[in-house]
Amino acid sequence: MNFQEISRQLRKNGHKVTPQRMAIIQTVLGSTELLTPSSIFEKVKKTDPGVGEVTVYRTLNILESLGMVCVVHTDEKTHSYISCPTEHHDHLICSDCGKVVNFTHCDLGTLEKRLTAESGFNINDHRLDFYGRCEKCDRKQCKAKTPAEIRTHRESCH
Amino acid sequence: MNFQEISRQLRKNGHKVTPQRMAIIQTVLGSTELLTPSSIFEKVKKTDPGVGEVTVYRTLNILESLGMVCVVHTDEKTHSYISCPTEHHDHLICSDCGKVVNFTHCDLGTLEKRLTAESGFNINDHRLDFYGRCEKCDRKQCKAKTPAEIRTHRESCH
DNA sequence: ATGGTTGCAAAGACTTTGCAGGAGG
DNA sequence: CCTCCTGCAAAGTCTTTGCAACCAT
Repeated sequence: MNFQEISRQLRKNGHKVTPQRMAIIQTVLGSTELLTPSSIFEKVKKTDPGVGEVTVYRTLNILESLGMVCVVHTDEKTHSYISCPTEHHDHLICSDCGKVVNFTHCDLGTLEKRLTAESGFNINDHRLDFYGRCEKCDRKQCKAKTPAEIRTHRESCH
Repeated sequence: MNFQEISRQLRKNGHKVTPQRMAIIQTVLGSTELLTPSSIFEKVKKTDPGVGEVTVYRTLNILESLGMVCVVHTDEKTHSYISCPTEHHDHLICSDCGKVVNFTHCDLGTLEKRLTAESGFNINDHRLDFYGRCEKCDRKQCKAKTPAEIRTHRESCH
């Protein structure tokens, strides 16, 4: 999604186009890794030092309401965000570096039917996240285990 | 899991068996619904008014470390917990009343192989949550939509 | 012009920690 | 008895909100 499209999306929904907002949005949408509000703040600060952390939070809430990012659940305490395609998709998450690969065609129809029959639930959505190591990290055989270690490792990766 | 087994589990891992702990644990393990720390606190307070909220948090952390509960991710800000069987399983979550049904045999082997081949990831875990309405709530056609409404509805259900 | 935005500071929500008294093994 | 546990209060995190100045439209 380019500058033009983003601006249009924002205006269409009654949001103004400001430099801070665009800096944040382009950082988020241009990343293929899991991002936390504070990591986004750090990245944006490098190129646009005038942007405040509060604005990051506010912009993320807008992006979420527009469906332009997903919240990805991790074991950490902060929200993690990843830019997302508009159609349904699920995630493949690298537990070492935080890289996220989206995939479609999860093909859960059969399972969903079975569960509907067994449980009586009226299922309307799901969330499927695979965890593992991406090719690069798998080669490195990184041993980081705790959230703090993963965070440290993640910082040293990028 | 009964009183005996729980006590044994605790002692085996160097934790003492106290009335507060047991009250909390039996509340959590005896529930088939999503529970938040504060909802657990409210439940426990009815039968054991002497139990403090801090102890609920501390006990939940122990239960999590022993693998006796899972953290379930919802759109709310608080952690939600559900007692969990020891083997691998996934969840079916009612977005109205918070009821959780565990299921096994998710049968994602084929999908996992495909993704491994396509992405190069070394996958070692996944989390699959289905969302929908359970039979009972589906009949009620509850219209609650926001987290606050769902919370209110959930309280009125039980 | 004017209504949404921004950054700051402060408040809010949830969770963890320090401590002194108390209970389990 | 010694160690772990509890409840209280306080501190810590992360996130949201109030406000006056500011900027996009």
